[in-house]
Amino acid sequence: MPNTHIPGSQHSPNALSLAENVIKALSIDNLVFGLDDDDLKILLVKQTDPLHQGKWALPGGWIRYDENLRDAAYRLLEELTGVRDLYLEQLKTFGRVDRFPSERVVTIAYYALVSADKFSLVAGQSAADVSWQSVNKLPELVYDHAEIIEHGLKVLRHQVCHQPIGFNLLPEKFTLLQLQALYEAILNTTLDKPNFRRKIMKMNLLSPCNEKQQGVPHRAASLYRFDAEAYKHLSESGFAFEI
Amino acid sequence: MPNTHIPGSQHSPNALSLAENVIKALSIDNLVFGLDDDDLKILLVKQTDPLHQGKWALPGGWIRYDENLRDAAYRLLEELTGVRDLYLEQLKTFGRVDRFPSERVVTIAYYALVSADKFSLVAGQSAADVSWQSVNKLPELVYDHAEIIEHGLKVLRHQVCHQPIGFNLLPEKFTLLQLQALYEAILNTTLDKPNFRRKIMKMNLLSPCNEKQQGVPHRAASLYRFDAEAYKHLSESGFAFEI
DNA sequence: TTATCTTGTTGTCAGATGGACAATAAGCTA
DNA sequence: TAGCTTATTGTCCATCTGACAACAAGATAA
Repeated sequence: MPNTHIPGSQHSPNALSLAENVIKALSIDNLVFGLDDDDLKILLVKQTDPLHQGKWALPGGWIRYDENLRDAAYRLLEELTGVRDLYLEQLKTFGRVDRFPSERVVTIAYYALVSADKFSLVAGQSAADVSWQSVNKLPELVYDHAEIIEHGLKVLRHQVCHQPIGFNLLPEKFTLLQLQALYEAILNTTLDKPNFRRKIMKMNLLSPCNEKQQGVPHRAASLYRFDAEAYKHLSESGFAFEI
Repeated sequence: MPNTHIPGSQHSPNALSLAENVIKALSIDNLVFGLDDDDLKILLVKQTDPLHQGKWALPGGWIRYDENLRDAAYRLLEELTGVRDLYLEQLKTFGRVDRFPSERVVTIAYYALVSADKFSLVAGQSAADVSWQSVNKLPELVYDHAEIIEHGLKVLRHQVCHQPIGFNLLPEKFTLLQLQALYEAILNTTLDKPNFRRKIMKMNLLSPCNEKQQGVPHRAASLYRFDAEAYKHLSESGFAFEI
């Protein structure tokens, strides 16, 4: 099992003074989002120590002294899930004086988006105490992790409307309805199919795969992929993504 | 003179081990924005030590062990400028391994908006080596401060279009043209006066002061103030601010 | 073979919005 | 009182948005 290094879970309260080669008082917590059908989920770790029996936590760990912040978040993700190449962005730094017991620990939260291709890999790869949980039905969480997730959801809901990042949650090739379902799941709303389709297509961000869905019991939809090059060009000439 | 506590400026390279009662390796840097007529400015501190002769830095300092992050940013701002009640938000945490010489220092950047009422107070209150600099003509900066400011500007330009925060840069009572000039200065663009006016007024976020500008050599414009209550109500019912 | 079901895709239309710009109003200065 | 500057209102048209109808394409079942 990879060393998940959750502050306060795998360590006793005075673990800080034992940890070697890390920046003391500074940790990483990762918000890993994935889409399970039409349900937005987040990756959580079950706590095993008696103090937090039954509670869950964000996966995280310590930042090494000679390691960039982003690299640390990335390393911790890979150690936990075995998955690389995720969309990863810094969320916010949380440092309330009493957020962590007995020691002052400031944590830098990152959020990651896992593509549908890798969704089932992520939790399977690692220990049984790591699992996807619906963001609409979160279990009890340790420390300020509920607050961090709440903020993360707020930012995700905003970002997804203003940056083309939602594609990172889909498989490489997807249908327009899958894309629509993604927005409906994240924003917790419903959208008009024809209008959504037009809006997306007008942006010229999708390139057709010239393929159709397979094995569906109805007319198969066309598959598209996100065209990162096109987005780069468009945004350089003042285009603003907007849902 | 207030103790500005710039990491690496007022301290020798091994200052970290001398500093008492702070979280080691963790600092705050503040991006303080203000509007000088139609020019967006940022508050910088001139470096005095021989190593950084002539360079400038963001005002910052150390976080105390028993102090919340936001409180630290606030305290440092007040110590430097004597001004309170600024709009203050966390920007991002910067921690590249080699961003700071000889010691690993991670810094949490905050950005503040200073109202036009207080603009001239801010730099005047403190030492001569603190001054407003146009964001379009920045001097040479120490460490990664140029990168931090660049990111801050990007975030400010985005936020100002999606949240009603621009008002924090104006005096309490302002004209519609002042508001327009603010957006033009920050976004570095020009806007159509009648259309801008309509767009703003339709939002119902401004309440009229029933007063007019004084001492202008032309027809005086009506004064308005931002109605925070109205915004609260509107945003609760799904309203999204958008310029 | 044909009806029927489900989803994909295109069309239509009224109302809202946004950008360009004309027109008028109000106050100061010469 | 004319002329200047800015404030404020009005108009027009292209585009966008949301609601919903209509048609197309497969798959399944009678």
